[in-house]
Amino acid sequence: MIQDSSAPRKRRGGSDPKTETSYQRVTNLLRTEILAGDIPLGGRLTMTAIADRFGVSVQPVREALQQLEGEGLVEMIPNHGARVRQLDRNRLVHSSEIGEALECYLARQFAEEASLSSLRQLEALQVEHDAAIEAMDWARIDAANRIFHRFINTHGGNVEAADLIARYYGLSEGLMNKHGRDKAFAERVRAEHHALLEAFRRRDPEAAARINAEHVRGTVAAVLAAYEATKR
Amino acid sequence: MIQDSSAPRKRRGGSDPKTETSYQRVTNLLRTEILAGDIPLGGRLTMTAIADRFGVSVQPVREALQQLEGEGLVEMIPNHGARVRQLDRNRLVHSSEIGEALECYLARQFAEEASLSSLRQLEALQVEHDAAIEAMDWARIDAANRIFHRFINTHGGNVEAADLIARYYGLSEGLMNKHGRDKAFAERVRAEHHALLEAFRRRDPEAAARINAEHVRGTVAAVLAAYEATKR
DNA sequence: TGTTGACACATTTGATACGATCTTGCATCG
DNA sequence: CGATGCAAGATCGTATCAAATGTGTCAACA
Repeated sequence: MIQDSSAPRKRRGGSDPKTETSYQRVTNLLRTEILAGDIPLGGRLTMTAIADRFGVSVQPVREALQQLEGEGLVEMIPNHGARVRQLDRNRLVHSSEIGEALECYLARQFAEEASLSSLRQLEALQVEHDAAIEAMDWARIDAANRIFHRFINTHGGNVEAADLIARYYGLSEGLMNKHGRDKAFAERVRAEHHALLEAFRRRDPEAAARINAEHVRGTVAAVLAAYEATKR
Repeated sequence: MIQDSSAPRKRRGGSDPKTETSYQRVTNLLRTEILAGDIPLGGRLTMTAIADRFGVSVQPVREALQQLEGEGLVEMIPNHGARVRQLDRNRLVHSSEIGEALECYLARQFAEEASLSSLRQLEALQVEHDAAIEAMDWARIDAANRIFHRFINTHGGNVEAADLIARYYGLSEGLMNKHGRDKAFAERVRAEHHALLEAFRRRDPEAAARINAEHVRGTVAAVLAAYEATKR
């Protein structure tokens, strides 16, 4: 079996969106719907229905579901169909552990390597977060929170790790959106963000990692409470 | 093109009640081939060739490739084809960072929570590793090394994290297998394993995490050397 | 004579339709 | 009340066609 190891020919001059293939479109649409919580956890995903809804054939839908299974978002049972992957208590804890390990590592890295201008940018992002909390606009709060953490996580250039974190938190975020949160929770998040910023200013990696760990654990505790609440 | 009718068309029915679907079989076979390094990094994966090789149609192959893309092992370019995902220098570093963050977390957890019998089991596994190094049998060494680390990683029950680590290290392992390793490397790994065991015995989470971090960094340095060697 | 451009062919991927198989829900019968 | 069989619906796999990309050849031109 001969493998083609020729040099990668110049592909795609510049940003060439051209036409998106059907399975790509279906994949992206389904992923956003799942992460937004539009489709409930454990909800069935019948191929014919999805194909009908998006106006494509069944095969692109199958390929999209396969890819999403590879990403860990859906679960496919042979000859039975696809479901949005369940988030039982164990998986929730395990996902948060993965997120904690990765985020602490990246926060430590940020504390060690971030330039002063990066720190200033992060502080600016937190200003928006504070304002959103002041207005108690949960959509704004969540968006600002995501941007804040993603800025830290992608600073070292490791987008793979940042994507992993986003993927493992995405499902539980949808769960939080369903169940309400209160002002006390928002205030605690705010305080932790400021403590994190203070650790960055002092260039204290250990403190940054510790604060981030507490931040994750507090958040997952809230998610668990929301989860238990939906159980009944 | 007429299909060969002598091929086993009907594998349904009869002897095997729990039949694996075609796309599952193709997915598993391709995954093991890629992780074993049988297909070189960046090697093209033409659907028709794979379909012909496994005696199935093109669609199951497409679904298998989609799933492997979701897992991060394969890269698909629209209208252009699928390739085994490249491991450039950046991605290698990023993968090792992910592995380091996760493994350190799990090692710390092991040091905190492992029972005495678990520690005894781990010591027994290291005896096999030592013996393999004594014999300088690289297949045995690698197998023992994998088992040793997997025992630590899965001890807390977080198989998702352990699978992530295995996935991100799998590709670079194939790279190491191609390029040779020397006895000094094996001896250093052995020493680090024993240091890790000692930290576990002392129930010292910080030391365990630190030793594991050094272990990962040393290994990735060796992989990087191998990588640079294959570049020419 | 060497380079460049365009056209046509071959190969590969993308998508659809159709048949076969499996699961499931429901009714019927023992 | 439990087991069996039938029918409806969904999934799995193949064949086939359409679209896009890469390659090779040939001719025109400096």
